[in-house]
Amino acid sequence: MDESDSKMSTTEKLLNAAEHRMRRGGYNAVSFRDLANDTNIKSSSVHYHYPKKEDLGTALVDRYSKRFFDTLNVKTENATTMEQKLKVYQSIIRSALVEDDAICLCGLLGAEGAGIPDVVANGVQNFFDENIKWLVSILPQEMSESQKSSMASTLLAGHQGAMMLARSMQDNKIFDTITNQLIKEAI
Amino acid sequence: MDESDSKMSTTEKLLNAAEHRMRRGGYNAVSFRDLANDTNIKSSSVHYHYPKKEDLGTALVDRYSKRFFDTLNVKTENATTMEQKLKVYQSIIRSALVEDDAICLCGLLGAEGAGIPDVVANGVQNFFDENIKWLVSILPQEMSESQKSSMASTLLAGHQGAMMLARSMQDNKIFDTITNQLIKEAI
DNA sequence: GCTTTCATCCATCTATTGATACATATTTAA
DNA sequence: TTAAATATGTATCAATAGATGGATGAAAGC
Repeated sequence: MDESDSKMSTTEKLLNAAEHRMRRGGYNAVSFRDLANDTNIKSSSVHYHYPKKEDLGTALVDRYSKRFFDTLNVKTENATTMEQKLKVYQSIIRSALVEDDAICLCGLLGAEGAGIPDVVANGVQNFFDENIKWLVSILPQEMSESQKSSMASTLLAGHQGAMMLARSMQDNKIFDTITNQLIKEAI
Repeated sequence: MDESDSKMSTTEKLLNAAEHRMRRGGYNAVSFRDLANDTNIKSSSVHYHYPKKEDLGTALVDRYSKRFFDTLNVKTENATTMEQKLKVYQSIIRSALVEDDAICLCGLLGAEGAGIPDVVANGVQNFFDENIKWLVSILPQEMSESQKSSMASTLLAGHQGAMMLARSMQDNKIFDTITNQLIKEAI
């Protein structure tokens, strides 16, 4: 998490710096020059690693997505009940908000929708697809497919909206309030 | 709604063009030159009406906010039950998504949070504050204040998240699915 | 040792950004 | 009618955007 760590590869440093900026201001809030300054190289060298900005964007979304689901899988390994799994889901997103002090990369890029390259938007869509699939997979078998599907979408939308609201209103407590409410209703 | 209408004032045309762009790509997706082209005037003339970009941004948020609550008040005039009022709330946001083919201006600006001027962010925060106040006001008196507060926040976050998801996944049906689910749970 | 690959830098390009000074119409009001 | 307010245009800035060509060094493989 420390961009000045000399043991970190340049691409790692670049992705960290880019994620930090993009999760705060969005796609257009990231410039090659800023990243160059952040990592103490020249902007042309940034282009060496990521020729076009959309290359950086897709790499960023891919890494974010992978990290999210890896963490999710690890932390739900010993969870048995749906409630336990939902609490893990909530806590991972919560730390993305509180510890990273930023919202979800895909939530922001998803909102910017028409303003970002198609390849990046596809990665975002894929992230949400997988979210819904995972949520559906943990919901009780007794529920119908359509019930599970709508419950999963609601949980996803609620968590994403809760992050956005917490940032807009500068009040992280509202994230807990909303997501607790959602989970309570889902159980 | 027609920016080429000659009866429209220049500021009206400017705000329409700016809203159209900003609700799709975000704050940084709007430039003075684009607006100048959209409205067939010069970019310096745009600066006459809105000296700084944040002036345009605040005017945009103010107008959006006012329009939203005006519509909400008019359309809930004859609504008696909470369910009826919630359905109106849902339908107004739905047409913002479907008819305007864009997400909520404040939802997008809220997500961009740290990347936009403070005055604009304040307007966004105010919009959400008023949303919660309105939602709290229509919830049943039997509920405790804290119950109402968390229910209102959940409804707001859910509707905002639902718009974002519908756009990201290019599927407006998911908006209906989510918001119907939310309203069902609230009743 | 020589060559190839990887990584970085230097210099630069074109396009666009928000913004300004100043001139010129057009409309309104005294 | 004239003066003031309103609105638009001309011309231009400095700053920043994404992107590229080619030189330079460092490391790896043969």
